[in-house]
Amino acid sequence: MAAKSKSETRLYLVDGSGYLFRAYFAMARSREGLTRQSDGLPVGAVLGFSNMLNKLLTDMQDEHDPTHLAVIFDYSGKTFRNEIYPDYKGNRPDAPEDLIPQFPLVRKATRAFNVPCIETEGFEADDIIATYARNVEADGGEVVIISSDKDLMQLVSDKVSMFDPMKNKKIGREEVIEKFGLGPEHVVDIQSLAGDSSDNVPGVPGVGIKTAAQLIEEYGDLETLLSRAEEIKQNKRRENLIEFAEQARISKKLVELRTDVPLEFAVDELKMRSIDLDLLLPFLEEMEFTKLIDRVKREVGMADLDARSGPPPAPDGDIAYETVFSEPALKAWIARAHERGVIAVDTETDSLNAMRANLVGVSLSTRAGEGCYIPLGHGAEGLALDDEDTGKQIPLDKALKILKPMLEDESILKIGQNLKYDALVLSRYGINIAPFDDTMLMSYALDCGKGGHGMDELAKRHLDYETIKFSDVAGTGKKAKTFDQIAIKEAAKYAAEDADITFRLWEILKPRLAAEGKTTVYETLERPLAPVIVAMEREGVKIDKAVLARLSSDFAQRMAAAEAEAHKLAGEDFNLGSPKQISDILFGKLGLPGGKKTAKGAWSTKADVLEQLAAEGHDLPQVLLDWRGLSKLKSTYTDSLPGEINPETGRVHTSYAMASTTTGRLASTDPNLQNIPIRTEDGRKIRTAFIHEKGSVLVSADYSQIELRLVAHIADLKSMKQAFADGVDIHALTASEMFDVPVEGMDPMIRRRAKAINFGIIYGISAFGLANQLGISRSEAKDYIDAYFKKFPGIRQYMDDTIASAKAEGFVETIFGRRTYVGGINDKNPAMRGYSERQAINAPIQGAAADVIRRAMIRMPAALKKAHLNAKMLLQVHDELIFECPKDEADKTCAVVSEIMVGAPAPAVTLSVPLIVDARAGNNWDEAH
DNA sequence: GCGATCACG
DNA sequence: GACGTACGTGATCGCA
Repeated sequence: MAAKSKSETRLYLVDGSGYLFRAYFAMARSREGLTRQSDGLPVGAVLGFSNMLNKLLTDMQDEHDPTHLAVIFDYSGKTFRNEIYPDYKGNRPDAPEDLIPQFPLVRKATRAFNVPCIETEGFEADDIIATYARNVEADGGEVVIISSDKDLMQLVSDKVSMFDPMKNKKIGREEVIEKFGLGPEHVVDIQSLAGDSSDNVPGVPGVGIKTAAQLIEEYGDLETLLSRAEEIKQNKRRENLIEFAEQARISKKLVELRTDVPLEFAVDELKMRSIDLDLLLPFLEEMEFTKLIDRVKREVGMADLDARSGPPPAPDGDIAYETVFSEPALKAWIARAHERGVIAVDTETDSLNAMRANLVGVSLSTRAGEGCYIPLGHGAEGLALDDEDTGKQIPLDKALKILKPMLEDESILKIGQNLKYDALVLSRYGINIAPFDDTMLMSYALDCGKGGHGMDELAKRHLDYETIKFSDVAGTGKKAKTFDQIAIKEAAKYAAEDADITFRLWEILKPRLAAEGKTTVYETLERPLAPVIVAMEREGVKIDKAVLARLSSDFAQRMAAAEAEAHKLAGEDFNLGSPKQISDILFGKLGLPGGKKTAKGAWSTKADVLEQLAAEGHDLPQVLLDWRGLSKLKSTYTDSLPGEINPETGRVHTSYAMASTTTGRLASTDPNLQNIPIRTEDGRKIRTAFIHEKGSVLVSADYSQIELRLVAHIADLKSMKQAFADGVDIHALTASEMFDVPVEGMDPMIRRRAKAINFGIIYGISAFGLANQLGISRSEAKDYIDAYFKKFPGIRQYMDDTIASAKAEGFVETIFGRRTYVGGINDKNPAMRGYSERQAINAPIQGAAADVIRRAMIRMPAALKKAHLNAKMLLQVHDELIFECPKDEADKTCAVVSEIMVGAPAPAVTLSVPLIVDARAGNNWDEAH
């Protein structure tokens, strides 16, 4: 490869307006001062902009080597695009009031940083950027556009690339293809078809980016496509392409960037100039950016002296992290935390169970590429760890005494990955970590549905880095070590890397929250819930071992009887727990007709198959069903729950996963307390084992029909909303509407069918599914669904709209703004697509219900405290909250809890249906529910 | 380690 | 009209 000539131009163009807006929204939501100290002038965005510009300039010293640089701004006023299409950007809200005075200030800031500042009347920044880019490209130079705006992606070529300053990520041809499905040369055509709601580019109705890419790939370009639109197979799409052809052509004029803008500066005039403190410092002082002044002085001063300035080394598993063995060394890290105001924290323990875990070490990082590990409990418990470092560890209590003030310091932001775990462990050592950010929760708010949110996965996704795996240092299987048994040298590499990676992820994810409009979701549904769950998990729930023991032996006896009976009926002994052996007996030896097959092709023996056989008069299937029911209850609940009792607290502490579902629900593990039986009589007995301390009671409060109520609201189902407002039986009302029968004296079977349909709606109904559920024919099920759509036309509309937007955008959102990406919705496999479509329909409903109860949970501790109640929130089961409270506070607790739950959507959302909560106290969970 | 099954909302 | 599903989870078991 030939060496590049140094004389070649490398022009860096910063999208100043884009930068400014991102700075504003990033600052507006942070806790930092938004106004100038002396007179209250709003300068938050200017500070953010200046910080980013400074960061960009200093980063460039190593990561980039521009020869030329300029910041480009939009001209404030009408542009030529408004003459083509008066509504262009017409739906843009006015700029926030406190941003307006900052427009001139950022231009001043740019000049203060000694960077050319360019804008041209009648054109947008993008057109100026395009003109410079094409000019430089034509002369054989290179261009890097500092922006993540997709409207600029059409410019990407082998000489022109983009760089996303928030994500620190290059955008080249590959990334453009990722975004648009095709290369940069097709971007204009794709955007012309798909339109853009934020710029109010009309495009063609019903065509999103995915469809547009598909069409352009097939037909080559927009004009060819439009001229051959008759060939399109899909009726609606063909009609739209024909009817809206002119609209697509107009869209193209709006989308296509001009490359003939008269240039105020020649490229040569954009040559890099170094920072001029005489220019910069007066401006920063005028703005009263004291911290930035210090940083700039430090950076400029250190640049020549300190070879380590500039960006940190890329993570390569080879960074020399510090292992902290002395109190002065630890105090130096605390000082660094105070200086920087932000620190990534990770704890290492000897167990994944936060309620049983002992602290083994703590790792810290205050900037990318740096990190330390403070070993505290290696080789404890008299383990003969052959490691000279073991004796050098700082004693645990001394280290915690030094760490505690920093971890609790209001002015130092602690960053964690799944910080709930660390917070719970630390809380058991008397440390309440705050304030904090959690990269896992940020990822969940931003990228739900795109994959997991564990650190290894995030490091791969955002940093393209393979972390050291826990199993690499600890081993797997029976020989797996706990962290305290790992040599400190090995442990330190793993642990310090975790803190470093966490810090890097935070730098990427935090700005994305504001840029992608997910700050509210993160700040109102995710972050504040973590401490609430920590308290719940730590509280735990009391279990009556004796009740479970009695149930276990009762179940065991009845299982033995069933087993004997089954062997007798089968004429041979076999393992009732083996689906394979059951299948051999039933469908082989006894010659019964097999119903369904499993995914792998074997005959299914699941409950509904056995029930069918039992209904046909066969005895063995019923015995197997009885045995299975008992076996499930015994092995999953009555046998194992006693082993989950924590020896220190005498209670059971579940763990709630905050970022594992695609809908916003929590998930409960170790043990799962969200699937305690209730539907059968035997099963419900298990709930009597969930009890309270003496002098207390359990209170259970659950939302009635919350998902259906949310459907009625979201899809604007008038008659259903009325029914909820009137407090009538919703399933009977549905049946009455659908089948045109009076509610009075209704056949229970009719009501049952309506109920099944109401549930089906929530799941993204299909004729097949409904037929299966009700045991009716598919065509009959289809008639029901059609009748439903006719009576509740809003539901059809909701489903169509939701699927259409999911196909176009790739995601769906709840009424609270929680987003879930739905993959496979444009898949060519109809089964896959159908599945994704049902997901798209269900997620905003299930997710909104999850959002509502999260809001209630977040407000609950303060509400109880304000009412002088001592109730403790113990459990959450999706639409139900369980509390333990003093007996004489039961009534008041029920009232307060209900009030908070009912009012949870407000003020963010005003529901057009009432929410109903049933709250009751009892001596055990069964009684309270 | 994975599929089948079944507990919950 | 294809394809094979009701949505979202976690724990346990048998079996490779």
